[in-house]
Amino acid sequence: MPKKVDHRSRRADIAEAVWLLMARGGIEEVTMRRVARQARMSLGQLQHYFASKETLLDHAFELMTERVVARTSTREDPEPDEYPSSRTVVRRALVEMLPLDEERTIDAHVWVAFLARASTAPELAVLLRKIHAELQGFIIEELRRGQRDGSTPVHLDPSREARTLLAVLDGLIVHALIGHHTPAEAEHALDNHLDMLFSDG
Amino acid sequence: MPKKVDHRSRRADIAEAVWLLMARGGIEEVTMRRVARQARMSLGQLQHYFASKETLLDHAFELMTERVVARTSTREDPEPDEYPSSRTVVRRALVEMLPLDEERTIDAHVWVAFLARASTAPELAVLLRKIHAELQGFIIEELRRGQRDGSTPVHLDPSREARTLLAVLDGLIVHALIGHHTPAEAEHALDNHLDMLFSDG
Amino acid sequence: MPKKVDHRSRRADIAEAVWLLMARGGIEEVTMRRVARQARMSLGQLQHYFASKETLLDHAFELMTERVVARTSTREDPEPDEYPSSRTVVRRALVEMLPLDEERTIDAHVWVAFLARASTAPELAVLLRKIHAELQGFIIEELRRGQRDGSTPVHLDPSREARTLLAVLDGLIVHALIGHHTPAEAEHALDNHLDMLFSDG
Amino acid sequence: MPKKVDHRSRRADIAEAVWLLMARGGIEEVTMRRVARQARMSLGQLQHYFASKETLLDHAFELMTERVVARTSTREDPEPDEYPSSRTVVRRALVEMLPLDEERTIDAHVWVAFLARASTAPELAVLLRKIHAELQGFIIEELRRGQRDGSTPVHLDPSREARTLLAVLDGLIVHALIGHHTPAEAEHALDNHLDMLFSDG
DNA sequence: ACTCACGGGACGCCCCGTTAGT
DNA sequence: ACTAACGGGGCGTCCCGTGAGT
Repeated sequence: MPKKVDHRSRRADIAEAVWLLMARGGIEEVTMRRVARQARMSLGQLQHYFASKETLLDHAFELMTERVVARTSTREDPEPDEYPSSRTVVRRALVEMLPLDEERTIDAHVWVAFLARASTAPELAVLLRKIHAELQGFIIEELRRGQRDGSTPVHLDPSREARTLLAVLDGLIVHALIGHHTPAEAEHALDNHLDMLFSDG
Repeated sequence: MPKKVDHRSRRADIAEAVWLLMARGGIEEVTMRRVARQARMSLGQLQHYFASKETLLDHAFELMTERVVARTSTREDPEPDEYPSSRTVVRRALVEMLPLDEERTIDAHVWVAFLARASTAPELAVLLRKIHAELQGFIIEELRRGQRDGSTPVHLDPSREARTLLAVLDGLIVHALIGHHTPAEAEHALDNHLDMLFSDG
Repeated sequence: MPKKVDHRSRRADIAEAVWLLMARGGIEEVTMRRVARQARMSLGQLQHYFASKETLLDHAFELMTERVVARTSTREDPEPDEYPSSRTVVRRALVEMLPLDEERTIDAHVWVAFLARASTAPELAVLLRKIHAELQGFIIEELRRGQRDGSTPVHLDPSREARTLLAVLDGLIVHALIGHHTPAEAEHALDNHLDMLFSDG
Repeated sequence: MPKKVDHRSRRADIAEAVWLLMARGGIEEVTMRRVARQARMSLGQLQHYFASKETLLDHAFELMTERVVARTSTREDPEPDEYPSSRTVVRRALVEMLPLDEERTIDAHVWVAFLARASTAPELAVLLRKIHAELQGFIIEELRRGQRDGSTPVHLDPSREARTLLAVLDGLIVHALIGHHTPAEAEHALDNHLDMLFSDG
């Protein structure tokens, strides 16, 4: 009779250990042994849950994105409109990726590490493109809604603007982590850019 | 004096080998042995020129930035105005960082690798901040010139816009490498964004 | 639990391999790879038992001293008195360090290697001082006993004589290994010196 | 026309650099590059004077022994008798090997390093045996003189006593370096031992 | 479900000695 | 007399993944 363990939560613990290591020193600091130590388990145990480093990293990334999405809907909103504007909806999603607090800083580090990795790892690039496509689709939708209700200038091309917006976002994330500006400044810059896309606020 | 060797050009060759490896598989694929093999020399010889991996990477990065800058001034301009507009000057510099051809693609890979690394390596972050500050200063200057000659809206804050512009640039670079869009689309997005900063073009 | 392996005996085997190498060529001939080969195991396996060369050397030294001590009590005595004289007790201990047979020659080599190393390695010196203090204490005790029962001249200072005796011992060991005299001559010289400390014998 | 350099003094400088390194970290810290740096010359220059590490070490050792001998005759004597006693003569020679000041401490380190090395290096052992034989011969001579003039007990075997005396000396040197006793205590122990060999003082 | 034992490969660094060249 | 360039080997360390075993 096997010991009763919650497989899922165990794997989540491990993912968290990976995040911390990545935030501290990037992907290259992530080794099976270090993850095991960080998660306070034996190497053997870790390998029971993740047969290879690859699957481990994949899972860590997946859980991180889920965590970001979860935050988008759970964070309490200062102005919880019943029918939030396009801008509000978009903003609410994007700020969850800026390193505005400890948790989000960790996520940002993980995100950046994977972005960089994807730039030379085709399989990972595929995954990221899927995520990107979803995000872009969501933004396009909102821009269209904005154009319909008059808050977004009609001469803008929703598709292109969505693309640029996401570029701004990722740029701001990296620059914040490097220290080119503070997270708060990144947030202001994002708002400033949103001003160009949505006239109301 | 012993065998005549051009130290500088040798180190440049090595740096190029590093670039190729980084473009192929990111920083983690860069090992002393691989660099030596790529540069067709012995490990001992490589270490004669670079005592440590750290100095090797530093040099590779430094030379890459120099190469980008050099391109900015040497690439023939389709419309070689004697007095190029602010927008032209800014654009000329920024497009040299987009992966629009093979050489620039390699540089972009190197750039992204170092960006990611800097997000967890404070010493490198310091260096990147310096570069960022210079670039930002240059853009601010041009925006001010644009405001003076009327091509740039006066209500824009040059400093903030410069910051955002650089974020857009880095975002576009990464996204192009990952394949979220083609380099050409990145270029269009950049032009599109420049449209907001300079009315002429 | 996994494959059943006697960790202790494994480590002892490894220590023995270290001894042999040290006897053959001193500490500088001891490398992880050579130890592994000598002990007929892979480098990986060796490092499973000793994570670093430092801990390996420490263990090899520790086991050697234990082995010397063990011999002191187990070697059969030609005249197994029920109440051995002070001289007998002291002699019995010290001759175990002279290179009088193959096993003791190996130990002597290990001992000398560590002595030399300790002369420039403070941490090791600390350890050796502890061992030295114990040995010296033991000899002082026996000299006092000798003085009580009349076999040791009362005008001698036990502490000082113990110190000198240990110096003689180490000197004889090194000189025997170098070949300044034979091990047998070293033994005679030791006896000769003991004559000055104990009148019976 | 070659630059005028004093070959001998150059080599002496190099030997001194070797001594310092050996005193700091034993033989294993001595590498061609480190010696070159310590002697403030290029590796190539060093190799011009000593083609191999082996010859370098040999020379360093040789010069060290010469230096010890030189000190024996040059150090001013508190009681410069015209006809010094045997004991005085012997003592004068031996104390030059004890680490009683900075210079002698360095020599002692070098000496101990070579002793240990000789215990596993036959060629070096040959050299040390020669030195040992000379020293022993000198002491035997003085012991015989002592016996003739009545200061040394006639029942002593000069040869054996000389051997033991040198063992005491080397033992005291090593123990002093390790810190089992202070150099001063080593000196006292030596005097104490000389008391047994020479009745006057 | 979990562990230890183990192999094998790589990595960054260091070092020594030779040689071509001034 | 002196130097830079270079080859090649070795070192200690680390790491990943497999599999026998409980």
